[in-house]
Amino acid sequence: MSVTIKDVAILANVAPSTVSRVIANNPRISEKTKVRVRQAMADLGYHPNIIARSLANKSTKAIGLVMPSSTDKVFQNPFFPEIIRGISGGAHEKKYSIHMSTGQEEEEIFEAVTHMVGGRLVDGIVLLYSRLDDPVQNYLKNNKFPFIVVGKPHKYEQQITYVDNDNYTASKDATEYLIKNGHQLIAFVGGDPNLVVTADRLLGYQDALKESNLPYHQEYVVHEEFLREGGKEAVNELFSLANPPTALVVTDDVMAFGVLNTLDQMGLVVPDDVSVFSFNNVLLSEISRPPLSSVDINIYRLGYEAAKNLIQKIENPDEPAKRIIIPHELIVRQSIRKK
Amino acid sequence: MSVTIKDVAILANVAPSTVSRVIANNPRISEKTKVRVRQAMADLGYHPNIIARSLANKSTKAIGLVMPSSTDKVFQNPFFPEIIRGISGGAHEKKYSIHMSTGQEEEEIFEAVTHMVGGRLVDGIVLLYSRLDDPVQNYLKNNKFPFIVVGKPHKYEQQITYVDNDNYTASKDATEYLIKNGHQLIAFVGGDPNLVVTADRLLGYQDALKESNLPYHQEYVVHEEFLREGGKEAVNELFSLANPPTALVVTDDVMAFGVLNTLDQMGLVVPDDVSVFSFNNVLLSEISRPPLSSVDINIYRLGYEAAKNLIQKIENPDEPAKRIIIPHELIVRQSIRKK
DNA sequence: TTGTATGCGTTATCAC
DNA sequence: GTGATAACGCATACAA
Repeated sequence: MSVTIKDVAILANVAPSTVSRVIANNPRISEKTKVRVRQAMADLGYHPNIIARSLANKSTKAIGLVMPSSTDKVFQNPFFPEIIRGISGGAHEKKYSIHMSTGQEEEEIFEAVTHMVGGRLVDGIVLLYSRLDDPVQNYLKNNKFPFIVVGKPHKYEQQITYVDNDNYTASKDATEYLIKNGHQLIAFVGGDPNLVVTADRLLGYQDALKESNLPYHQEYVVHEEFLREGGKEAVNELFSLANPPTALVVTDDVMAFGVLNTLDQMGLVVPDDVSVFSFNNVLLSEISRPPLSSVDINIYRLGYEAAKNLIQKIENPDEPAKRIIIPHELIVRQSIRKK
Repeated sequence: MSVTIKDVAILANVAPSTVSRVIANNPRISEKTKVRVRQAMADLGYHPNIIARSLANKSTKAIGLVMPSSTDKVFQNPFFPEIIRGISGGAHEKKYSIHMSTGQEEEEIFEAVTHMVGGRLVDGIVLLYSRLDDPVQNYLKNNKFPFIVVGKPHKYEQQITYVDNDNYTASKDATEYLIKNGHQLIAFVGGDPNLVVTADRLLGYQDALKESNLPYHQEYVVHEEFLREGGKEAVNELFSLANPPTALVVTDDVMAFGVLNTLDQMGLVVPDDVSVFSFNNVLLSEISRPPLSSVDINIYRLGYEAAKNLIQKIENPDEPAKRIIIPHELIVRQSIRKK
């Protein structure tokens, strides 16, 4: 059924090894035979068997994608499709293919990773999340298997290659923008406080206030889940304060979208009554009512660089750990009342 | 470095073939040696090399995912993450892994497919789109390679296995719901008219009108792109008619969201002035303002069944082509003014 | 019940 | 320049 290198060899009247060399475009093969062999390949509709090649090469030219557990929830966030798109782009350029991990529960994911790594299905791994004491991360580190994490690692920051934004500065920039536009009562609506992103962005917010000599109030900081209902409770809390904020820094567009809805229900008008600055700049922020000001963290490039640098590490194993910071940009839309 | 079946064999004092049989849990091996071999595997931290196994087996236990071209745009639609989630779930249950195609342009995609198929990287393929005269589909058909398409194939419907909704009935149901609630002037906002989904839904809409003896007006049917700006022009067209519609059937939530925004800008209130029924029931429809009535097409299950049935076909090659119809459900929310 | 030998389709190391 | 030949790690038909 399927045509192999041997069939080609017979038809072209050469040895299998010669065919292999032609495929690799080995310079030691004469043009004549190259032409002849290529013709034979075309005639037979030959395609190299990647599996066999991988076995001989001990390299699969594939990278593994590991999603956070509870992908069900997380996939609702447009962040993931977009970063996968970036990874796909980076991988494609280097002619690597992509293997996705399946599995929802934490244990299943770990299993999927050992399957990919131990089974030598992939040459490296992209971790799409960064958790405290992550067994997957430990496993990869212990096995010295090439991997890169998207986001800042909690531990061993110096020893792990990762791509991230400067979330501290990004948040500081956004907060300062609000301050410059006359806001003094600025609240912070963060996601899971155990996430490094949240912590980084909170710090940026705090420092922005500090540097502008604005007071920092504990009650102005609330944490909610990333998704849909997320904003609701946060907003309720904040606007039942004696001195409700006039502006909000929200760490995720989807959450900000929820905030927008809740404010609307409360009869508060954005941006007249309250201004909102959020993060990620996904499609949603553009088409929301009103369009959201959002920090563009360049998700695509985050993924693209992740793939690129992982592959670099795969092909150059003793390269030291790197840190890649993707620039951000403030995208100002109608959700902010300007001075 | 990496421990193989031979190392285990030596440690356990058996032949490599015995180890192989233990892995496969071959009943002809005595419990004693099984235990001993398993112990050796554990001691050495053995993990089977999937690549080698695939080569010997001529089966990779992996399925390939092929996205439509211009994934950049398409990935903005929450439909894709969700269906991938379903596929992932179905594959996981059968212990299959997932290989993603990279590449954006049509030609790159075709190349990626021949790479996966010819390179024997996967045992079967899920096509996440259905196009007219698709070279990929022809290639797979000609090579008799197992594949399944999500959506209805344009040609050879009888010979190709696919999962789809009953889009005709779904659209008819939605339209009838509007009619039952007193709407007589109902417009249809469709996506790309070359897509079979669009055609099916248009037909359902038309027949619903017909069966209720409502007139069908050509001007009430507009087609727009699936994304963001999508709704705008459509709505402008419709509401500059002499007799503007009081209800809209929109074939995609994201587009409906755009419609909502445009209506808002025009000062039209949903549902008081105009009612909207859309499709897909993605998160967006739930959190929009007002929440959208949407036909839940059960995207997850679409993906789940795609994976399940593809794998069934892989493991049972001469099974005839099947058609799997996923049930839909009308989810009524505030976007409809009821009688 | 277990071991031996061979093949899966390549690549790579020798030779010539 | 090109051709044998031995890996790569596993599965399996055939022996024993």
